Amino acid sequence: MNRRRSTIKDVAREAGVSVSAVSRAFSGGSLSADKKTRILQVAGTLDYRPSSAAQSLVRQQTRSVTLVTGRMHDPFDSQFLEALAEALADSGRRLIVAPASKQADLSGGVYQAIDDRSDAVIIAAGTMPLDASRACVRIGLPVILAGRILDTPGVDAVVAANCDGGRQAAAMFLRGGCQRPAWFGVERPSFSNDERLAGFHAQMAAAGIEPARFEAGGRDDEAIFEAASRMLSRSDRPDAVFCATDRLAFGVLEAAGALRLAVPRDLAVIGFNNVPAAARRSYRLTTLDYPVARVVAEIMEILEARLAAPGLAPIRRRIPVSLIVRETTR
Amino acid sequence: MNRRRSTIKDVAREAGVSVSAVSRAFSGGSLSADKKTRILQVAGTLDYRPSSAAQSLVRQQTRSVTLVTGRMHDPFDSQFLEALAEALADSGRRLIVAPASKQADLSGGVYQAIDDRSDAVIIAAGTMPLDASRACVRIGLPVILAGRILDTPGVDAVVAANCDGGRQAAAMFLRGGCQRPAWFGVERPSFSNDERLAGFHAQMAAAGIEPARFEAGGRDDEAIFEAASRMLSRSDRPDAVFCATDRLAFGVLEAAGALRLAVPRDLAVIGFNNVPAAARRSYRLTTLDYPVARVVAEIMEILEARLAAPGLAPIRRRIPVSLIVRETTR
DNA sequence: TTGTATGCGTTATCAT
DNA sequence: ATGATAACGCATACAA
Repeated sequence: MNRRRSTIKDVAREAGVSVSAVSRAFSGGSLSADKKTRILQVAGTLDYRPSSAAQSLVRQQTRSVTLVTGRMHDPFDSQFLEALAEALADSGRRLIVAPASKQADLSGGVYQAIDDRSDAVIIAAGTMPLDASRACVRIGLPVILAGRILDTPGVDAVVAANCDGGRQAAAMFLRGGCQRPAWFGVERPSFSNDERLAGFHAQMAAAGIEPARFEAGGRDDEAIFEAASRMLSRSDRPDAVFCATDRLAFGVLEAAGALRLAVPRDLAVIGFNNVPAAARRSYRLTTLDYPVARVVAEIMEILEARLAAPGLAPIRRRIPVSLIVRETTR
Repeated sequence: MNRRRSTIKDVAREAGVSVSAVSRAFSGGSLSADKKTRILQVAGTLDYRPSSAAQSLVRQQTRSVTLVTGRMHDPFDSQFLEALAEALADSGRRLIVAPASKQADLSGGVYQAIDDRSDAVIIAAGTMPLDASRACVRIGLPVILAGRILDTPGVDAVVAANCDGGRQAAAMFLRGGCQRPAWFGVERPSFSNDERLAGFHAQMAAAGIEPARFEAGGRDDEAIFEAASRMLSRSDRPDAVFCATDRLAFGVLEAAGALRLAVPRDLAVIGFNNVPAAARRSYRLTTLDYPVARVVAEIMEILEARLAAPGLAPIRRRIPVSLIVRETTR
């Protein structure tokens, strides 16, 4: 139980070599084989490992990436987090996660990324405060917006093809011969929410139909269920509803069940994201697949590209979504 | 778009003061008010913020904690991750997450924590390799096992009261007058799996009943469903099954639905963890609540305690679980 | 191949 | 209150 961790000097002294030799033994400079093995051996007994903080300081790069995100408990976000963590690990980088519960925390996370001299900061929550984003571009810290947002100038972003998804949903409903399509969105409109609605609306309009619009009263499951129940209890209740997210769709499905509506006969439902639960037998939800792996892959590409050429113009990537037809549509 | 980030020296020069003054302006030493505001002002225009790597180096502590975990997409784990991230942020620490997909990656994450000089490493996945854990205790890096594991010597741990949970489940079944209780566990027995079974078995044995035992064939939902279906298709099918996790319970519920078994009349089901989905109308699962907030709170306590007194004997904390009765039990 | 010396950005100690 | 300077742990340019 040594209080002090051993340093490169300790190893050098113990092994009877210079510190540079030890450094080379770990970082791979030219070094005779026997000396290298001896150093490594000594290092092992001393439990020595190079300090990444010291390395970062001298190398002028940390090989770390900061993810600022709220709602990690959301199935989609947690899948994203996991995939990102693994991709980063594969590229020899570590992931720092900064939670963003409140709006203020978002810029808090960004400033933490700045303090940590992260290679990049990935934002997967809320709306980026302008001053924080400007600070990033000034100091040359790459900012990558992920998944649901695209409202900040000068930064990279990868988002779903939301409009197209909306159009696909509308087309599916139309093929199924629906009469009274509806949109079921989130309470406080967000970027992706609006895009999905826009696509849905446009495609319906092209068919001469004006879909009704509803929204969840709150963000918890109970509020969603209540709102869905009200929607389905109307005399002119919809016979097909496109939901902004799978989570909303689950609420609609459950409300339909409570009201003894037959799905998909009386009511067709389409979600968005294709979270794992959508495939479960309890739901078997037809939904737009937003491939997490693809999102992460694009992010990694952007990361490398920007690190290689910092001066690049903002990169914007749309991820195609595809309709997964299960059992909630005709 | 400066290539080089400004340092404390830049600010000092620009503000016409010494570097110590700038340091004090940020870290709070004695400094005249007007000088402080001027420094802060200059720092603002230069986008200067202290480098945490440099601070870590001189302060000999990073104020960071590493979490090594696999399966963050698991509802319970992602809730845990989120709560932990927030608690850590509240205590002014940052969270580094090291993914552990394979067994080897677990020690990889631990060594990363060592390299990063993290204040502590929290393990929420798999089984800790002995050499890695020994390395940690030798260098005095606090290791905290979280949630499901408790098989490594010399480290702290917080785990659920698994046995007690098993007993509570058995008692509930007994009160409901079940005749053929069964256990439905995971394929590869784990620490918590075994404890839950043990408690369940013991309580049943006390009532003179020997519960049947089944297990999921694989880890994906489909395999779970298949195994559950087989279990429920037997001539001597159970009329009450206690599942090692909520996820298994969902599979059982869905298999029961497919087989037209009435829950809870024909079949009672109890899960473990009380993940958010358990409360949904599609399941309304009776389950053992394992309070994430409590787990995180205990971890934070352990963290502070060990940082304050490194020599402490290993701390082991059991988190009580409580039965949440919903609609899958009689 | 090997070692010496310098610097990375910051805090803390010691003067003043 | 303020400033000069020595660490912190490491990599690397340079010398040998």
